Amino acid sequence: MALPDKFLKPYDPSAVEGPIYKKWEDSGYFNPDNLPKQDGEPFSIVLPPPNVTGTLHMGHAAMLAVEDIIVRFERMQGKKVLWIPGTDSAAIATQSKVEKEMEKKEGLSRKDVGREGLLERIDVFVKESESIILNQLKRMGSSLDWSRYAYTMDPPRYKAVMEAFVRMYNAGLIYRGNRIVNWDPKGQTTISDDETVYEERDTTLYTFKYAPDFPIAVATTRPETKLGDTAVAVHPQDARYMGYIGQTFEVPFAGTTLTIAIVADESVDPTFGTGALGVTPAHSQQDWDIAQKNNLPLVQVINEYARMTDAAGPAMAGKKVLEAREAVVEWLREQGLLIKEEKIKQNVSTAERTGAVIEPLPKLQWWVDVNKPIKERGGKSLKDLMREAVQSGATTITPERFEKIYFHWIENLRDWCISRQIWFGHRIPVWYRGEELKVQANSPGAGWEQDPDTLDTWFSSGLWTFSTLGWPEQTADLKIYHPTELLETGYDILFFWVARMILMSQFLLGRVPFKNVYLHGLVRDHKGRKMSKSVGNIIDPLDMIDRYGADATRLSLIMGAAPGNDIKLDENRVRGYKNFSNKVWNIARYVLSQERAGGIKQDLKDEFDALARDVTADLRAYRIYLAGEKLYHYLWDRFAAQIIEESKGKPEYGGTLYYILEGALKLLHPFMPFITEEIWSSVPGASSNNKLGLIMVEEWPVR
RNA sequence: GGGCGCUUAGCUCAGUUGGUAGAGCAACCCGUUUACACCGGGUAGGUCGCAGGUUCGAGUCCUGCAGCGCCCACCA
Repeated sequence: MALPDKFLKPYDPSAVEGPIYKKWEDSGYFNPDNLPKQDGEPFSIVLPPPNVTGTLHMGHAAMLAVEDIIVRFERMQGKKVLWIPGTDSAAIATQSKVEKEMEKKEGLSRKDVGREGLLERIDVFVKESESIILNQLKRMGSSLDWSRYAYTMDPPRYKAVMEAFVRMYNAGLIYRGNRIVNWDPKGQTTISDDETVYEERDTTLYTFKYAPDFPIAVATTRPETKLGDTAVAVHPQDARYMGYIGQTFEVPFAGTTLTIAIVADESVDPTFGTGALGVTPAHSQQDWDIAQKNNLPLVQVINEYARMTDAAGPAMAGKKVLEAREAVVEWLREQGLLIKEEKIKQNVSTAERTGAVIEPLPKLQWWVDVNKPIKERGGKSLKDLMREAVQSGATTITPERFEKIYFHWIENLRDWCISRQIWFGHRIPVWYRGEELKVQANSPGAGWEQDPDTLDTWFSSGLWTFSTLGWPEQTADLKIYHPTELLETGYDILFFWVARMILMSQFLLGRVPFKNVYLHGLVRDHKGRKMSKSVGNIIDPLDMIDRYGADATRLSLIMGAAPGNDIKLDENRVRGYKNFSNKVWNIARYVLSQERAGGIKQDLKDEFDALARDVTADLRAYRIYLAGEKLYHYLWDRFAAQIIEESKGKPEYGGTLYYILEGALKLLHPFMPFITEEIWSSVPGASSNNKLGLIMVEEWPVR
């Protein structure tokens, strides 16, 4: 047997991966419409669209490895497999990145260039970033159907977003309301509850009285907000304070005058602190609720720039929040009103993107009502629809423990603030003319002004499983491929994305967006730290691919990685799987140097077939890490170390060796697509079901 | 404050429905007789966090405890 020259050298991934990906792409088989077998059942999955803010990291690589393994496995099972690629505009993240660069390089702010100017710059940035990302997706070997590529801001997706907003508005699920929002003073926009993150900080709790003759002391960590107090709330059964309920006091306070009503509210804990709560309706969610119930006036003393307003009085107006805090404390001290200062730890709400401390402010914004009964859905609310999707088993989550987390999140869910004061994103399809308001995608005509705000980026992401298939058009793709079979993503975006997709699909289509959710863990460094630029512990997937090959990189990210568990990655691990690649290469080298002679030994065939069934069952159940390990050990410890050794000098083993090699290459192909394709092209006499002889669409060894 | 997870060989972790403890990396010894030194052969290393319970039998199920981590939450 003449062994091809390439087998005389160790396996060199960098030489073969590019041409092989090209061969796959040219074959057209990434597109299910071109598959050799057209009567298979459909299998669809969307790629969680990477943000167009930068480049792919190891987390993306892990996601791509898992998804490509499943996709290739299903394709070889003869299914009509569709894996849709895409990218996400990531509104806030992208705009702030471009703004930062503009500021740094040109010294310009968004006000200098205006809305149109900024959007043009973002467009240029997005184009560049997009081409880098698409190239990276290909380098990983991802068998994505590029003919169906989608971007959250492209015209079909834009149209879907407008349609979704209008339908939800018409169903009464979207409303405009003045409420306390999470205001990000750095990003200059509102954000949703999920975009905030608590940080524990040391702070001081001040206990004080508003005035010497004021009967009740209260405590606060934010004395500057007390300039906006309009009431003191006490528990209705609290004997100490019952007598004051209903009274109103007018007191001078740090250069202004406060009017404080004493009100009763069940939510006040009489055992905490002084048992009384200074109510600041404009700057606290809880206080806002109390104010609503008791008809208290609202005094906004902090503005969007985290400075004091005129309502805070002439002494304080214009001061930064922290300056005002010191000034108020100083005043209290001077007046002898400060009773106690204690150091405490407090959870401060911060903006996930910018890190700024959230300033709760009352603002007129657009909201999604999650509790309102929906006529078209049998009186169920969005919350009900989200809960039902998983409770009924229509959608399952792997690992299962996340189902509990999901339900718990729904219980705590409040209305979703969807309007953002940034320019990049899907513009809210609402038009104003004087007091009139119209909700529609396009301008109703002259004299109408569109709402200046854009939508939360997760609003559009929520439509992803069906907007990518052509919705709201009733396309063939939508009929065939929705609901999608699987949604594979990191557990960190379960609420942001997975839950929002369920919400949107349940309401707009009346069905779940996917049957299974597979949540992978986060990729961390070898010490378990998050990879980040500032720590300098980032491992670049392209770097690993250059050095060890895409196949080795993929294996390092899925082996021993149970769903939902974080992966600790170090370079040694990738190197180890490079060695395995070479092992596979040499197995092939040896077998291909033998003649395909003699029959197939029954016991060895049975043993291999059992492995194949085992691996198949694991893949069906998404136990990818187990399937991979079994193949690894069979090939190295059993096939190479024992069967091949035993066969040496015995030509009658030839048929058996070929039988195992061919089967093993197929089983291994989803995990290591490049090397298996490369070897397959050199296996003489391998049967083929496609004119190009690609293993990628070969038939899986067992049913 | 509520919930969830983890704790198995020096390190990173498997262990799918309970049936005599596993892998990779690292360490040590030996080996270059033709698939592979990106290799082969071998050695050493664990009371499976602690304490109870169920069982003929528990790393695997139940209870309690400890340490670590994560998520959620309007305690001023």
